[in-house]
Amino acid sequence: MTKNRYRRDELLEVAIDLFAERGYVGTSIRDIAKAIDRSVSNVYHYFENKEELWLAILEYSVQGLPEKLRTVAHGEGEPLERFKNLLRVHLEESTKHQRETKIFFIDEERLSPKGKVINKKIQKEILDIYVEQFRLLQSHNLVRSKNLKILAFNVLATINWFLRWYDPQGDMSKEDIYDEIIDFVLYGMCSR
Amino acid sequence: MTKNRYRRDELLEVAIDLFAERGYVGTSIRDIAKAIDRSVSNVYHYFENKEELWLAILEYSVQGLPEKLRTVAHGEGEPLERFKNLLRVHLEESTKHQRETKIFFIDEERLSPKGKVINKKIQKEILDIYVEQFRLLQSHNLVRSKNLKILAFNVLATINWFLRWYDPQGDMSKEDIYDEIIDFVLYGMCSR
DNA sequence: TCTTATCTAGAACGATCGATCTAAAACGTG
DNA sequence: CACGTTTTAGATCGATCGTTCTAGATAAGA
Repeated sequence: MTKNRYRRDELLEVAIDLFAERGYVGTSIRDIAKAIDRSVSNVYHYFENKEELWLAILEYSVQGLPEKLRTVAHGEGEPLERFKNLLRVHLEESTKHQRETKIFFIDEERLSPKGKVINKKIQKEILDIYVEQFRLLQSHNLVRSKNLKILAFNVLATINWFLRWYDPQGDMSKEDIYDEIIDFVLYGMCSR
Repeated sequence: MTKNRYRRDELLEVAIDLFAERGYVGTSIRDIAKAIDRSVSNVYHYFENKEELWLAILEYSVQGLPEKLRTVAHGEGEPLERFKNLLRVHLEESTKHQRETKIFFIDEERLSPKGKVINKKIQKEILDIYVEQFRLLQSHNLVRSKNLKILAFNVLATINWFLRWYDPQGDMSKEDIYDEIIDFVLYGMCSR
């Protein structure tokens, strides 16, 4: 009953690597086992099946994101400063779990109903956090957009798309990129 | 040698549907054949293999996008107005080929080297169009960002992410969404 | 009508998929 | 050491994958 947590997490790490690189459908259980020099049965010993392995990755990494974001969003400080914090933490957390977050978005359509529900739920939670923030900012006359949902989609677009092109080995520092993105989200591309 | 263009394009249409819905790896030749009530051999009669089918879809739809965008970008009018046109045309074209553009981004890592090269090339072309526009706008002091490449990524993020959440059956009109997105790209979320 | 090229279906191939079964090691606890 | 549990490898299952082969149907040109 009591499973070896360490050996299990090793498998998770490898699975994250491969899923992020080749996608859910494009990665076989054999690929995962071979990559860490285990047997197929070993994978099945720690995870019921492929889908449960996927869900374990979600739990392992992305699951806690909404709660973290809510904490920042409901923190102290001026509304706009708090929102900037939200953006920064969101960017930091996404970078920290870049591979998993990539997985999260790549194959969302290829899951079982159960997997889809969980996936959609997390996305909805995050979206709601932003919409709520926008409503608050709007009451302070700090937001212009009429449609807050579209606005939230646009903000999440820049954050999530960033994970597609950001290369940790690249020559730009993370912090500089964060600043650039936050500035873009707040004020767009045009000079004032 | 002379292949029936109409029958071929029917296959392409079905393939686009399925690829967009289930992804490249998640869609089998049998799925495609069955969906249009043909035989597997029939698919292979019109396309050499699965990858060529994929590339045919690219040619069928996305291939021409860079040229279209360049035409608008090099058109007449004030720089900023021209850029707004660029955004609008890009959004319109992407919506017109929503399914194909989705395919284009979803499975880019799961292609053969040849497919990857073509895929990356088109993306690079589009990125360059934007960077060039930003340089021009910057010379008119209309752009603030220091790093034009990041800026281009951010702009493309909003356009491409839009394809993920936009639902043609939804109750928001395309034109309204376009306006909202263009406004966001230019001025961000904050009031002035 | 005869002939050739085009189009089509269906069976089959080897490879690989997710998953299961069997059984032997390794481990923890008395 | 002896015991039951946990962990492991390897063979195997039926299903499905991309692709090929064979051969019959259809269309076109002479």
